[in-house]
Parts: sequence; C-alpha cells; structure tokens
Amino acid sequence: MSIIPKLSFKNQAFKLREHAILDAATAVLSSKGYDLMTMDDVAGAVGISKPSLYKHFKSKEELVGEALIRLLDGALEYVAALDPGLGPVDKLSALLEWALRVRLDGGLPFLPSTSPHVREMLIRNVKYMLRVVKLNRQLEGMVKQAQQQGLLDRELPTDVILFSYYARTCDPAVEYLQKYSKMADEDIVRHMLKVAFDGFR
Amino acid sequence: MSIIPKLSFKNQAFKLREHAILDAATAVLSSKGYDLMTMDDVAGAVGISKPSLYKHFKSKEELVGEALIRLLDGALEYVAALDPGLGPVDKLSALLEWALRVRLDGGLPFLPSTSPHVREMLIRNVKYMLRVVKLNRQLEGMVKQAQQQGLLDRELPTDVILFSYYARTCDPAVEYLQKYSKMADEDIVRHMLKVAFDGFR
DNA sequence: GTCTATACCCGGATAGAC
DNA sequence: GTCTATCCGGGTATAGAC
Repeated sequence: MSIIPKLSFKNQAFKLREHAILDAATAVLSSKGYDLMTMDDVAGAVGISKPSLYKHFKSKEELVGEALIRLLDGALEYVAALDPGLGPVDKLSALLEWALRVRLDGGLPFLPSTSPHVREMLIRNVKYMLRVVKLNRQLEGMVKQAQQQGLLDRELPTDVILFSYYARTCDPAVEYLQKYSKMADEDIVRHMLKVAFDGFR
Repeated sequence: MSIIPKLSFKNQAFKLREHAILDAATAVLSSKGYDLMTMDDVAGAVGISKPSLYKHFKSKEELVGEALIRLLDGALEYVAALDPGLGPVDKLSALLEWALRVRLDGGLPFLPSTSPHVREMLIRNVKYMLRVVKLNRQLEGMVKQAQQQGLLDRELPTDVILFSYYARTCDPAVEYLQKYSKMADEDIVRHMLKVAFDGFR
C-alpha cells in the first residue's frame, strides 16, 4: 500500500513493537485476567514505559480488544486452512483441539465471556464483533450440517451444541488438570475432546 | 448456646440483616462478578450505608467468602438429603441439576474458579476450603463408584471427569442460552444435563 | 518517540457525630 | 448501630521535558 519506502522501516519497527506489546498483554491477561491486568504490568513485561504504551494503544480496552482480535484471526485462519475434504465434526474437533492447545501454551481462551465487564466492552468493539459473527456463521454451518448427517445429536437444539462448544474452548477444567494433575498436555487435550463429544459416560 | 435471652432478639435481628446482606451480595456478584462489585452496590441493594455493612463483614473478601460458604452449605445439604438408594450417577445428575437451577434463578455458580484473584482469595479462606474439601471428597467417591460399576467412562481418569463436572456447574452456555435463545429454564437444564453426560453426539 | 512526574478518579475502609 | 464525610492507595491516562 505504502509507496514511500522511507516510511516502511519505521512502520516495520512499529509493527514489531506492537506485536511484542500484544504478546505481553496476552501473557498477562491469561494469568491475571482483565480486571487485574494493569498497564504497568504490560509496559513492564515489554520493557517500555507506560506513556510509550499509550502511543500504540489509546486505552486499555483498545489494547485488550486488539489482542483478542489477533486471537480470533488465528482461529479464522486455522478454519480457512482446514482440508475442505474433512467432515463437519472433524473440523469442529480440530478447531477445538487448536483452541485447547493455544490455552495450554499460555494463550487466551477465545470468548472470555465470563467477565460481564469484558463481555460488554467487546460487544461495543465493532472490529471484534465482525470476527465473532464471521466465525460463528461458519461454526453454526458445521454444526447444522453435522446434525443433518446424524453425526451430532439431532434432538439437541443447534444453539445448545454451539454455545456448549464455545464453552468447551474456555473450559476451566483445562487449567485445573494442568495445575493439579501431572498429566501431559497431549493427554489433557485428548481427554477434553472425548468428554466434549461423548460426555462422561 | 446463648443463655441470656435478652441478647437473643438482637442476635436474631442481626442474623436477619446479615442474611439480607448476603442475598444482596449474591445478586450483585452473579450479575457483575467480584471485581466489579463494589461495597456501595451491596449497601445500596440492601438499603443501608457502607459503614453499616462493615459492622457485619470486616472486608469485601470476607463478605464474598461468606456468600460462597452459604452456597456450598446449600450444596452439601442437598447432597446429604439425597435418597441414599440412588445410584452414583443419579446423585451426580441431581446435584448438577440443582446447581444449574440455582444459577438460572439468579444465584451463583459454585467454584467461581475463573478469576485468578477470587480463586487465590478463596484458597486462603479456611472456612471455605473446609467445605470444598468435604464436597469434593463426596463427589470423587461418587465418580469412582460409578466408574467401577461401568456407569461412567472407565477410560477417563477420575480427575478429568471430576473437574469437567465442576466446570459444567458453571458452564457459561447456561447464561448464553438464557439470554439469546428463548428457551424455558426447564429445557435449558434438560439439555445441559444431556450434553454433560452424553456429549454432542 | 521516549521517559519522569503528575492529574484525576474510583473504590475500600474508617473517623466521628448522632 | 446508623449515618455523613473523609482518608488513602492504586490504576488510567496525560503533560511536558529531552
């Protein structure tokens, strides 16, 4: 887009720093959550001062919004890159596996729906909601298709499956297993997928 | 315990007020969460002033701790009152149903494990942890028994089932269904139980 | 663009009158 | 025991020097 190469360098460095800030924000968010995350935490983790932070993101809400947008973009990319030959259930399973691995790796659960504060903030974020709607449309399509093919329970309303699916991507059992059982990440993912699709029985 | 009746009246009124405060705290907590709940909110909801609140509970942490202890006591009572003739899976199902109904009724999810802040605070709360350990022991017993009888998946580690069970008691899908689908509470409970025990398939 | 220093606000907790 | 008024810490955001 830019036709002046001189600006490219600056922009490049700027983008790099922005990336580092988002990484730091992601790490702090995943350990302390939104309300307890302070801008000092993020600035400290990046190794810059707070005012410099505000040169990149004009508020805490914007910073967190961008971090979550990046996460959703990752999910959208992952879905787009899936083998089109896969069945709907395999796709849903693969994406859930991806989301669980991201979290086990210190990343964020998407849809940090738990905090009313955060939820309200994100709903006001048009850029974020755009991604949510797009991802939701694709997932809803997969669920409906799977139900028609009899691969997912036809008795259950699509909403129930879809919302429960989202809930599994941020299931707190993951953290508990990671913390209190000595289970390998591989096994946690495997078990969580099993429980999600087949239940406890 | 008290041998002076004169004090009984005062104590009775005191207990009543305390009950009202805990009700208010529960309501505010369930709608705003811990971090966004202010002592002004609670005082306002009860109709008393903030200093009066502090006559009953010496800090925000203590207030919230007591509200959650009351909740756990409710769960423990419910479990104790269950027909001993019921099988372990029926008991687990009944308790999960109870927990979901409490939430749909404006109550709290037990184990608000989501917020690291709250979790840390509760772990320091001996009175609270006592209840958690007691309840956990009973639930773990039920899960193991059910696995031995082949009523719950033997392949899954007990921890996985137990933590996932806790996660279902605070599954955010409940709120989403209540808010975005026009489903009756009865149906939400029924579907959530089905998904928990039998999965999406 | 980066820092130091600061304005400003809000929420937890308390002093002191009644 | 209840209220009004206030303290104080900490967190967001910014002013202004370099």
